Amino acid sequence: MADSVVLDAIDLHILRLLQNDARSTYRELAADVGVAPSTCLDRVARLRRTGVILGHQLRLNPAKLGRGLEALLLVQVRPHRRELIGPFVDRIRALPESRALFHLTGPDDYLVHVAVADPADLQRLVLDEFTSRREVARVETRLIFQQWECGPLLPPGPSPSLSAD
Amino acid sequence: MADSVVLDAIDLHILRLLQNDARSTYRELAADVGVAPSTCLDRVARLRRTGVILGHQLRLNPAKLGRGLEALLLVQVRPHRRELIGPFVDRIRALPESRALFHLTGPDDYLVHVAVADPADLQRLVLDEFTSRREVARVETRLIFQQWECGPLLPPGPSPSLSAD
DNA sequence: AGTGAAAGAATGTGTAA
DNA sequence: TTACACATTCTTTCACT
Repeated sequence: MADSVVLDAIDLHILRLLQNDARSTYRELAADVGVAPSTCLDRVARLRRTGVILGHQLRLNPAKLGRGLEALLLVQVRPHRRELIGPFVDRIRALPESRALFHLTGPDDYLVHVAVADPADLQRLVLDEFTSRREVARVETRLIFQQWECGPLLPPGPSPSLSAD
Repeated sequence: MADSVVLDAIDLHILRLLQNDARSTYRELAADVGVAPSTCLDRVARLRRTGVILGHQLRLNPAKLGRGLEALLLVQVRPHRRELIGPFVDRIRALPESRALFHLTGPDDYLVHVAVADPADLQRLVLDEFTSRREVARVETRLIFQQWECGPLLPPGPSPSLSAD
C-alpha cells in the first residue's frame, strides 16, 4: 500500500487537471488529455483502485459556518505512551472544532488545527478539552492570520512538466 | 465573502452528507434528507454561490506519488515586513513540495507543510529553498509520524441555524 | 418545493490494435 | 493488455405547477 505506482504522462496529466477541478467530467478530461472518455474512466478507476486517489473532499469556508477564527495548538502529552495517546487522539479527532491532527517529532508531540467562533470559544476549547486532561502537559496556541493552499501534488523527479501533448 | 449566510436544518444535513462523501448524487442526498432531488440541487447551488462550499478537492496519497515523507517547517522571517513576506509567500507556494502554508502569531512567523521523497530530499529543500534565503532567519523541522482528518466541519452552538460573517 | 421530460454524463460491452 | 466507439442506464437540470 505504501509502494509507488507507475504513472505515465497521461495519468499525470489527468491528476493535474483533477486537482485543478475535481468535478471535471470524463469528457472534459478526455478532450484536454487527448484520449477517449472511456479511457479516462479506466485511468481514473485504476488510480482509485491503486490508492493514488484517496477520495473526493468538499472544501468548506469555516468563516461562513460561524468558525471565523482558526488556530494551531502545539500539545505536549506526558507520559508519551500508547495507552495514553490512543484515547487522546480519539478524543481530539471527535471534537467538532478539530480540522486536522498531526503526530510529530520534536518538543511538541501533537499539532492540532482547530476552527472556532471567537477568542472566547478558543479559550474554552483550550481549557476544557486540552489543559484539563491529565496527560496534556503543555499547550501552546498560535493563531492563524492567513492560510494558503499550494500547487498540485505531483511526483518528484527530473521531468515534472512532462505533459502529454 | 463575509456576508451573512443563513443555514437551516436541510442545508446542514446536506453539508454533513457531502462531507462524508463529496461524490453523492443529488438523488442519494434527496433520499437521505427527505426532499426532492431538484431541491437538493438548488440548495447545493446556493451554498456554492454564497461561498459556504468553496469547491471539490481530490485527496491524493503522497506516498504513492513518491513523496512518502511529510514534515512541518516552522519559519522565522526577519525583518517581518510586507515587502519581504510577499515574495516569500509566493515562492513557498510555488514549490512542488509545499502542501499548505500558514501565517501565524507567535515566535515562528510561518508554518509550511511539505511532502518530500526522503530525508535527503528534505535536507535539500530546507537548505536550498529556506535557509539560503536572506529573509529566512530560522527554520525548525518537525517530521510527521502520522496525520488524521477530523470530523465534519459544522456550525457551533445548540441552534441549528445561524448567521455568520 | 415538487414533478416530469430533455439533455448530458457515467459506465459496460464488444472489437480492434 | 490497452484504447476506443457505441449503447444503455443513471444523473443532472430546467420549465412548469
